[in-house]
Amino acid sequence: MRESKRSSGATAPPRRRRDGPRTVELGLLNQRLGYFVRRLQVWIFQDFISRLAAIDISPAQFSVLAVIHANEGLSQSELAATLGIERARLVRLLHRLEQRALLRRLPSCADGRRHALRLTREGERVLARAKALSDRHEDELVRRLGPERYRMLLETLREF
Amino acid sequence: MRESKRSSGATAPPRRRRDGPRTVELGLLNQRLGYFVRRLQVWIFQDFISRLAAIDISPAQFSVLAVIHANEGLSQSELAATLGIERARLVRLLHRLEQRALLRRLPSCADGRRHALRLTREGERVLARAKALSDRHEDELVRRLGPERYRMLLETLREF
DNA sequence: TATTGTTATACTCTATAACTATA
DNA sequence: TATAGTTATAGAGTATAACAATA
Repeated sequence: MRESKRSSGATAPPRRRRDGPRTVELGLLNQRLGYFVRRLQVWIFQDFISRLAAIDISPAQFSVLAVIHANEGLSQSELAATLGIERARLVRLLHRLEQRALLRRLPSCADGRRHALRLTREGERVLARAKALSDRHEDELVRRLGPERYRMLLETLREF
Repeated sequence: MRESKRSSGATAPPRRRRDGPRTVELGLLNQRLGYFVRRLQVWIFQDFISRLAAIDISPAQFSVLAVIHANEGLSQSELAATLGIERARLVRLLHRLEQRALLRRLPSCADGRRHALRLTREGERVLARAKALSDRHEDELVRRLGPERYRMLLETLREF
């Protein structure tokens, strides 16, 4: 790693040493993929949230609607496991979407413990609108990254 | 987008329709880079946290130590701006690290309002240990992604 | 016994606003 | 007046544990 020289701590910082450097160095972080993944993720969330603010749909809510749409009748446990959300957290998340009449928790015919999740008509409409808005978010990512790098990123991360 | 057919909602799901599908589809999320960026970020944090649990250093604390190490004497505002952390949150973060004697908030000679941040000897030692442990985390990422894709990801995200 | 949905708790993170002391 | 550090607050996310109903 080419960071080894600086990480010894003895070599001189890049700018003026007096008090507070104006150009702040990332140091070790330059060799940490996680740092840059987090920065990208923060940017993506901010852009996504602002674009979907008009319909008041968060990234988590979007993912919930999308997965229910693609798997009508699935249970809360299955949904939670798919999205990596705690069952306990999902309860409140679904409760709010149900209050907004975007989905319903129907009794499962086969298993009395389960709920079968379904989007309402309004839920489908909101999801369609959310898709349109988030398509523009995706377009912005393509524009910033370039189409080839965007594709490459999407495929690489999808496999991970 | 090859998701357009399914997103119409009319075509049949991939598995049994009866009650709860075992194979849960991601639907729209397959075309959302942010979804996969978040999943990678969650995996990275979990791996990082478990590897550095022995020295009780979180990702945020690691980034703070690394940037102070690389920019001795910088102020809290500069640090906050660099890492995208709120000044208000940084206060508590630094307080704990100072309690653990990993860093000190020295009075800035030039500006009475500022603190000049410095790692202590112990702080440098802990950072060195954190670097060693997180190097293994990074190795694991290289192993999972393959060296070429790791390099490509790091360079792409660094530029973003 | 084990699982599903639920409630409750605690801790972290994020986003604000407001205060103080310095400039 | 503006900025640096601080305090306080509220909302969301994460991680648990425990409980009732059901399997």
